[in-house]
Amino acid sequence: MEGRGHNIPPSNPSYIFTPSTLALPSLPPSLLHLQQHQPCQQPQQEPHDEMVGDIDWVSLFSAPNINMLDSNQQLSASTSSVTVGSRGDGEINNDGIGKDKGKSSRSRTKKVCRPRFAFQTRSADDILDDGYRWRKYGQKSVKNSLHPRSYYRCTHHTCNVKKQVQRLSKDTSIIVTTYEGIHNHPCEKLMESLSPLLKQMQFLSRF
DNA sequence: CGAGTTTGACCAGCGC
DNA sequence: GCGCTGGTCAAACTCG
Repeated sequence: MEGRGHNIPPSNPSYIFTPSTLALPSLPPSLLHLQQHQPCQQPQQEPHDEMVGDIDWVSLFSAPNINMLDSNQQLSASTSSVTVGSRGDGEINNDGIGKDKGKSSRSRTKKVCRPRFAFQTRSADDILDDGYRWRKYGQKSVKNSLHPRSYYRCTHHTCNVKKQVQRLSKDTSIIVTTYEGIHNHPCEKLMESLSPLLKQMQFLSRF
């Protein structure tokens, strides 16, 4: 059972954010794959096994120019330096992601093609610390997998980003995290860490 | 008390 | 049409 508030395990690596790029300097050591999912367009492919280079994490999970670009443009703009695949997320079957399923009486979004990113991380913790706050809204055991899949939503009130977290049954040390959508707000953890610096800069700028 | 998690139920898509 | 499956809901529960 995870505690209240941040569902981010304390043992996750702490990331260093650079104010100039709002990007993480490098991959977490445990990151194995980074893949982009475009289920509406792409046929199924095998996952890439190569390591990816430096990743602009914040740009990946947020919109760098949210007012100027649509989601696809943000996607292409934000994934230029990463391995781009499609649907190759190990054992997770993503056929259902983004579908308009559920009770018809409830307000659910129409089926839209939202950018998706799948990460395979080697970690004892199920949650990848990406700096955002997530609320778990479901957990389900999936076919051909020993481990249940967990469903998370971004807790920001205007943000509709979701993610799925599942541990591979082949290799239980590998966590597959699938992000759906792009954050329309700054990274909370980033802002938390930057706010003292900004305050100091504002203070110094008076002189 | 508020925010987050758990969990069973519900619903729709898909394959047969 | 039916059953399986995955995604979501929401009440109950937990925790600080």
